[in-house]
This record gives sequence, structure tokens and C-alpha cells, in this order.
Amino acid sequence: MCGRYSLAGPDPAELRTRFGLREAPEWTPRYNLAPGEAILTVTAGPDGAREVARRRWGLVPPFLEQPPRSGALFNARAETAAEKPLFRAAFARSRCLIPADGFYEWARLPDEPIPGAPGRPPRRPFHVSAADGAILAFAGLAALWRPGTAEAIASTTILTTVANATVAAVHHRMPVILTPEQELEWLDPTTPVGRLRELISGEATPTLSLVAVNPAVNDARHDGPDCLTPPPPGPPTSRSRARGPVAVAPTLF
DNA sequence: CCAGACGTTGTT
DNA sequence: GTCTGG
DNA sequence: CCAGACGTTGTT
DNA sequence: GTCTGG
Repeated sequence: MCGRYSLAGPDPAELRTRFGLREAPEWTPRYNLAPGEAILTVTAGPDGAREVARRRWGLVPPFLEQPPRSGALFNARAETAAEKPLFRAAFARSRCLIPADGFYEWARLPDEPIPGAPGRPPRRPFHVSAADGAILAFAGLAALWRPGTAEAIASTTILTTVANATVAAVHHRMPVILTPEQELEWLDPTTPVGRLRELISGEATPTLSLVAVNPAVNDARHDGPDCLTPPPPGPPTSRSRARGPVAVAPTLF
């Protein structure tokens, strides 16, 4: 799944180039983006030009009288989003991209708990990024909620699909990642549904790398470079004591 | 017909 | 808006 | 996603 | 256990 991600590496100029934007977007590095927050999205405007906008992460479909609780609907299953009442209209008419340089997953390590420690072992955070360091584009849906009186809400959700072999070490779902070629078709309003389904099937996911990171990322209020650093040595798992990128046992799931 | 939900995730 | 349950 | 609150009363 | 906030 995808409930936390980073967009910290690329500066505005790089984002402009990578996504074909007219102007560089306002953006300062974010290491710990969470549901409910304002995130960066890219859509195709009426003339086909790329447009960038900040949207609340957590879709607010236009027909709801009240927005769902903050951050709900932050993912939609790619397999069913075209049919689900909450996502159908956005799938048909309002697709978008979410720029990212990686996403986080949490998993309990197999060799915990420590003998003598009470309770279940905690889930540990991992960061997943492109093996070549490229900027990623998640496939997403967008909506604009215009209530009578209150302020309008621009919102978005990230599509999820089955985890590839790399991510499957820690989790069974992951965000849909598009290649630059696929992005064109995903944003094109004339792309037929059958093709859209192919695009988000996860077939073309780039090679990813997975590393254990500092549990500082657990707290969504913590937003700093240490979200991406290796876990500090510490309460005792052999894995968390390793240095540098940490290999993960291949079949937790 | 009207009323009320409409989601994903993980966990057991 | 659209579907399900009563 | 994870972390942290979750309430009422009376008093200042 | 469940909901809210980040």
C-alpha cells in the first residue's frame, strides 16, 4: 500500500523538467508526507499542457455532502477503481500523477522479538525508491469538492497494486508507478479504459531498491533527512545493527 | 420505494 | 452519483 | 501509514 | 477498540 512517501531530492527546476511543466512548482523537500496533507500533483490541462497543483491527500468525491474524515480514501485499488462508486468518475475524467522519490512501508522483522521483551515486536519502517535514483510518478485520481458555503477542496488518491518481488519482502501492496511513456497515456483524456487498466497493472514498474530506515519516520510530524537514514544501532535486532542499506529476508509475505 | 453507504489496510 | 439493503 | 487521544466537572 | 491529526 502507500500511506507515507517522500519528495525530497528533486528541486523545483528538476520537477519542471521531469514532468514537462510550464513553470517550476513551489516545493521544499519533504521526507515524510502523510494522508491529509497537501501534496504535489500533475494533471493534463484542457490544452494538454501539464498543470501542477497542491491537493489534499485523501479523495473527496464531489457528490459527498461532507468530506470523509481527514485523510480517508488515500488509496484506491487499481484493480477496481474504474467501477467503485467513490472512484469511478475520477477514474474516467480526472487522472493525475503524484511525483515522489520513494515511499515507505512498515513490517515486523521475522527475528524479533528479543527474548525477554514483552509484547509483540514493533513494525519497522523501510523506504523504497528507484534503483537508479530516478524521480517516480505514482498513478493517482483527483477531485474538486465545491460545497455551498465552505471552501472548495482539491484532493487526490494514490492507486495501489500487487507488490513486485522487491517490495513483497515487506508488504503485499504498493503504489502504481508509471514510466514517463505511460504517464502521457494515463493523463490523456481520450485513452480507452482497457488501455488505462493495462497502464496501472504494475507490469512496467522500474527496478526498485528497499532499505531499512530510521524509525523517526514513524511520527508524521517528524520531517527531516533522518527519515531516510539507516536505523540507529539499538534495541537489539541483528538487522537493525547492520550498517548501510540493509538486505531484507525475501518472504515475509 | 427510501435510507444509507460508498474505501484500503492489516490483523486475527 | 450509484448501489445495496430493507 | 503511525501516534496519540479518547471526558466531565468545577474552578481560576 | 476506534477515531483524529499529522
